[in-house]
Amino acid sequence: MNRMDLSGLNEQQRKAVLRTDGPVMILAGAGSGKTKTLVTRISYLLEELHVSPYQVLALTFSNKAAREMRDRIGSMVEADVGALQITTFHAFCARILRSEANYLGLSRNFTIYDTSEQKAVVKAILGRHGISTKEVSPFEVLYYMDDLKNHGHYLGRDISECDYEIDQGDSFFTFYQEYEAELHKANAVDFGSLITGVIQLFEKFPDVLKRYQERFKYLLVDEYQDTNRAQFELVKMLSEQNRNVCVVGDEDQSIYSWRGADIRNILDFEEVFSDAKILKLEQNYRSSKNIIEAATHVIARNSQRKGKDMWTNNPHGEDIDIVECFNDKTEGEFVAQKIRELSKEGHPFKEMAVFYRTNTQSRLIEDNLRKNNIPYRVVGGVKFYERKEIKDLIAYMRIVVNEKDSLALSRIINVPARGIGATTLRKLENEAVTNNCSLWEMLDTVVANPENYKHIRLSAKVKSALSHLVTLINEVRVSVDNVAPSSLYEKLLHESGYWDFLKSSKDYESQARMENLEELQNAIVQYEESNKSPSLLNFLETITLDTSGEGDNPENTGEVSLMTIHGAKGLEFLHVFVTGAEENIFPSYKSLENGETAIEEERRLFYVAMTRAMEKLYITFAQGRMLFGQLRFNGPSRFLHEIPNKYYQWRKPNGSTMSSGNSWDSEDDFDDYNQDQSYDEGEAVYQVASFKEEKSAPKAKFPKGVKIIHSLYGEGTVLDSSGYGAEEKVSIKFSDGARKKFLVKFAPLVLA
DNA sequence: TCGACGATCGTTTTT
DNA sequence: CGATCGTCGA
Repeated sequence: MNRMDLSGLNEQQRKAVLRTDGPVMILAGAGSGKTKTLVTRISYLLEELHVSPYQVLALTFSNKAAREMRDRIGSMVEADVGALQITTFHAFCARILRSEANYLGLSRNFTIYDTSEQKAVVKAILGRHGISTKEVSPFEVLYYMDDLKNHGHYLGRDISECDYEIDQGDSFFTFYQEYEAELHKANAVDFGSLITGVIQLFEKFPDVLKRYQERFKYLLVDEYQDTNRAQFELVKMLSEQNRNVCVVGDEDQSIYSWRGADIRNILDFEEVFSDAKILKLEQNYRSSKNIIEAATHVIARNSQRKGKDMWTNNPHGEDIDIVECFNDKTEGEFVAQKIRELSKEGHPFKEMAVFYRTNTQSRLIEDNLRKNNIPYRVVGGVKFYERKEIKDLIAYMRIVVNEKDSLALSRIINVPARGIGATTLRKLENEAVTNNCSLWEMLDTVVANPENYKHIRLSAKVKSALSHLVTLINEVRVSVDNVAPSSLYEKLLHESGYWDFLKSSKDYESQARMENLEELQNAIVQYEESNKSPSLLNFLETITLDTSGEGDNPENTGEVSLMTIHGAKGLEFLHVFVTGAEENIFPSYKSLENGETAIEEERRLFYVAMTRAMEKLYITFAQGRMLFGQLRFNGPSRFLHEIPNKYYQWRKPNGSTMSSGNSWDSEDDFDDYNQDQSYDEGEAVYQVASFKEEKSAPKAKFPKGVKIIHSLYGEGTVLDSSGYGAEEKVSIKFSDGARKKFLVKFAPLVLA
């Protein structure tokens, strides 16, 4: 038996593999071979230390990461990879909760509620309190509860135990309590409670915890910078006995703090795990020297970091292109045109990616790619499982599996329309409350003994419709263990009348819905084929916890990838376009309101974007951009100024290189920023100083009385106007009362 | 019960 | 600009 070959690793990576005992934190910079190191470490445990796969637990955040890790280990070792626990935090917790459900008074067929279902529950609770969604947004309540759970709180937990300040007199706390009661009644759990539920379980039942502590001798956590406090606590609990915990992360790539990721987990690791060893992977294997150095300069501005010195042996490479476009359309045109050029030079499309800060930005890019016949795919656009018809059918399946899931039942009780409207539903719900039973039980008994429920006064038509539905659900339910999920699905789809309902309406939308429902059928079949013991319950769990497995994106068949920067984490491309590098976009206007911490996160996001590129990085921005239906002049992103001059060329779309600096350096320059720029094309509405108009129509662009928008001062009205063309001058009164005079030629003005 | 129409309001989203 | 949502009216 030859010893494992570690010669492919650098010294730091090797240390990270060999330091198997005791707590380790590996700070792995972008492109530093993090996954390779983790994978080798696990293989080493199995092959050299003969650790049983059963004793290794690796926690990730995405199913994608888990799959990749499993596959790579599988190709390295002979041990049974199937026994390795490589899963997401949530799937891991769901598994524990199902097998230990009785401890917490759950039954193991509990449903997992996603955000939209959470919202529905909150809405109902607010309604019960007579609070309109205008007074209190359900999302506020959701956010509040999420925050509590992210910090490890569960109802009944000793508050002092919890890393959070809680005001139990707060009305939101009351909503929280009612929400939890509601979920418990529905035998349901939300994403946050999957984690806190396990914490609760471990805290209340030390022997259960002990069982898991003894089982998992080696614990690994990937993307550690994204863990929240609750997950941190879980890691602490699980590793308390063996203390063989290895976390891998990069504080510079922490971009999910808005979802509860807590950078303290990294910054305080050594305090909590006193004998922790810290290893840094600082050599980058991905990007050119130029890109790495530029990115390093940008991220160095952050204060919230441990600090790494990234370096690379890769060649210097080309300068970054910072491309100044006239407007958002021109930006799209530039990207498409450049991609064509690259393609002509022989670069495959799949080596290229376009990033943007917000999903809405993809639209224009897509338009331009389509016009140029460039194949592309949008990663993570509209979610398949969030479509109405899919949610409807999932609700059917849910009520089959978990009869207490009243939310699911109320969703489909009148879908397709059976004449059971809000009033009837209300009656049934009230009756269920007085009888202290679930909505389903109520339905079931009403249908079985209608004579006992004359007081609800249901019409014959309604009764028959209800009876039909109850029969269907019951029929499916009895066969749930003996019949393939796909057949159950088919029965529900057709006998509920859903399919015929869609079929009868001939419009385009229904057509698309039917196709989606067929796709869902395919997904179930696929699930059955790839699973040893498929069940409807397990399928439902899979799709709520793993939304990526949509089956609809066959791997890179030679398309350009389009995605948000969040979606780009962990990926790499030869050629990267970072678009919309403007103030208010990137950094987002929201982050600008939220102070330095928020800006630092945006900067990390920018850093992530830059470090995806291997060979060539284009960063584009538009002088003017349509935003919320208005043309805005945002100015280039502050992050562009944080890249030292020597790493980039500042260009215009036609390819000419501008002076190394630029005219946007300070806000004071805004009034004349486009002094020496001319554009051969562009719609009149975008023309700030229109020389064409000067020749053809010698009249004022902003005559007295018109409403305008100034990129800096906002909306205003023209009080006075003189001259035209290059000579046009205006005096403007802004909505805040301020009056200012401008030379139109130099002012960022547009008609409102 | 359902549709049509206006008011509103706009990040990011591994689970 | 556009999607989403709530309120009306038939």
